[in-house]
Amino acid sequence: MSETGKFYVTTPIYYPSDKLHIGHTYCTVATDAIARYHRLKGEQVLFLTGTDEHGQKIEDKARQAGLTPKEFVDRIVEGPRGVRELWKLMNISNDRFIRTTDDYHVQSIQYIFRKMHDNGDIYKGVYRGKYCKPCESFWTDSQLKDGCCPDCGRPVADAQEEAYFFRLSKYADRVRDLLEHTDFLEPRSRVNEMVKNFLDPGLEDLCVSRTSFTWGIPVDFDPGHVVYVWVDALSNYITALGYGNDRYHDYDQGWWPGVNIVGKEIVRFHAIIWPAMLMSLGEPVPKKVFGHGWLLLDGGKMSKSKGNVVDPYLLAERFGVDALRFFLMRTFPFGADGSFSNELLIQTINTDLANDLGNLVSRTTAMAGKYFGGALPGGCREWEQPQPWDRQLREQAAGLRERYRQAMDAYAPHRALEEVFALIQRANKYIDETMPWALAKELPGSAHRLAHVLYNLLEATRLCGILLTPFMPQSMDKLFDQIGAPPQQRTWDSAGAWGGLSETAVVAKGENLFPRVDVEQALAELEKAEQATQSSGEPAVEVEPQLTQPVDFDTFCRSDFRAVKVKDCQRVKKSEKLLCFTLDDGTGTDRQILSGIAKYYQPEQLVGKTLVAIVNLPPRKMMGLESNGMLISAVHTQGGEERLNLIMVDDAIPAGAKLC
RNA sequence: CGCGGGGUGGAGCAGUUUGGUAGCUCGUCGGGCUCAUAACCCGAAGGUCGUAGGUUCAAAUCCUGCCCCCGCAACCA
Repeated sequence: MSETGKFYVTTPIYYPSDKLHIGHTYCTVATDAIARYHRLKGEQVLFLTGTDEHGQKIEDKARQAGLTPKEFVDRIVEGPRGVRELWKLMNISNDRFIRTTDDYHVQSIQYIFRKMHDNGDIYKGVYRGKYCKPCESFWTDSQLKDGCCPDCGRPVADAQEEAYFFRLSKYADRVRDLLEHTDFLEPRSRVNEMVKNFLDPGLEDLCVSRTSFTWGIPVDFDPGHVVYVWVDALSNYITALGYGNDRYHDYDQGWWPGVNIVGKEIVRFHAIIWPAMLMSLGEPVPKKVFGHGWLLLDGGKMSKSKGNVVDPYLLAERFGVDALRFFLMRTFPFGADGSFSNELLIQTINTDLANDLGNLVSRTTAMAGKYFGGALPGGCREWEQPQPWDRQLREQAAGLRERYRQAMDAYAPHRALEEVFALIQRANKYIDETMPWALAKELPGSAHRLAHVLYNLLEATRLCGILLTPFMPQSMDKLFDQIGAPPQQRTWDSAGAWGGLSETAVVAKGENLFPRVDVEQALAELEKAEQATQSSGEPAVEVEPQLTQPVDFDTFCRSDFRAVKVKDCQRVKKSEKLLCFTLDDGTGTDRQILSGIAKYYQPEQLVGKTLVAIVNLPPRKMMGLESNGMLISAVHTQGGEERLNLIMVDDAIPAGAKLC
């Protein structure tokens, strides 16, 4: 328990540019289980989640959808099957939900930005990049499309503009110390990655303002500048407590520092920028940043563009919220990646929940009903001649809470659950050892022994039920009702010792807690449902919207397109995207062009083809090789997947022929 | 020589920090039981712990080389 008895825990705030998937659900369910665990222990808990709603991508997506950015995010956050509805469905017990578009958050960010500016950690500098004059936009090299402005397609020029920078470099040593010499960041394996990738090469100051788009929080003392989204987003953990605003008043009440649970892809922001910001503000760094792993699909990352996103609504509705929550926490080691599959989900439900736990409750309550009408006779808690199995069951049960606590405190919920299920299995075995049905044949003489056996089973079940509450709150309530444990016998304290269940408990066998799933049938249903969502979700073929900005004829004529013949084509070593072409362009000298299409073509199949290239682009080096021009291809999206086709023309066209 | 993670019976994983009987779930085979959701309990088969060396009385575990997979970064004129 924390020293103040207060425990503050957060999920990341999610980016509502698309609907959330099972990966987000995993993180939020894990944080919820942690929060519920601390509540169970009697701590005061504040659990925060929310959405990170600013940034260029949202602005772009909203424009595509013909909505304002706010309308766009409102729909994904508050709308049907949106973020808030998903957390409600998943029974997430967050105390607060922050949206970075909330007024108080905006107010706080402006305060934070100003404070870091006033103390000298944010300064005005020069940001160098590519500038598109007509669009008045700055772009980084990586944002450019074919070397031109991604918005209007016109050429860009080297340029610079004023921007604000955060003195990240100033805090490099303190951050390194924090990472290397404390358990601030866990699991430990993430520390190496941060230090070697970011600290060792040296931290540069961070550009923390943008003028290239407007969907963000304005810098109030310098209109036109918008606060960098990560400064905006990271701060949510304290603005939601009232830091820099009057909406809440928890920041100074001992709630900060808290624990930030995050996915491994954003560990770098939370482990480097975030503590540096807090140091600059003179505030304590988080108690801990925990970077959990990913759920992988087919051995790879889940992503919208691969079309392999798993819909949590679908699974929760088909199998039950608690079953899904349990599966996520039981199956995957929290700090590492895990492979998600429907088969695994069903198998876990059947094995752990139906066969082991559900069946234990079922057979125990059934026997209590059958032999004693649901009410065990008094004195059943004790038995004067305990058998070895009586003792083993009680010993294992008595030590369970401590083993569970250690695992939970180490952010290893999967290990905590493993401990609980070890006892459930022990209890099932205990039934075989004691053979209550045999005792029942010798009633009434065996009544005391039989009642004792059943009491032990009920008590073991109760202890497991308490420790499973953070993971499956609704189902455990039903379980307690069946075994006759009133609220005061569902507490953390009462799970610390054997014998908490009263002897007069009234047992009532109820519905099956966790029905078995028919594997074949369920898999078939899921496949059908997933196909349905996918086909209804997006049109089969999508193409980029056409540019409306006209291009003048002279500019167009200066682009020199030629027919070229492929003399040779090789994969570029160590690059997964690049192919290196040796081309006949009719000049008699070979032309080398690199193209990022290795995903779409095998080099061999292109040799001898006649393609189209623009030949008067300035040379450009990629992966150490020079590229002189660009091959023209047609691109579109099909079923959420990018497709690309090189423009191949009639082989009768001679090399070097000009296209006009 | 960009950075990191990983390769353990048919599948999925633990064990590697602190060397000494290789453990778990599923699957397969055999047995037991009948209280229970055809569930539960016991037993068996099945592993050169990626590979080649090294240290050691002893290596999945420590050291070195190599191979393969995954992620990040880079890279899509």
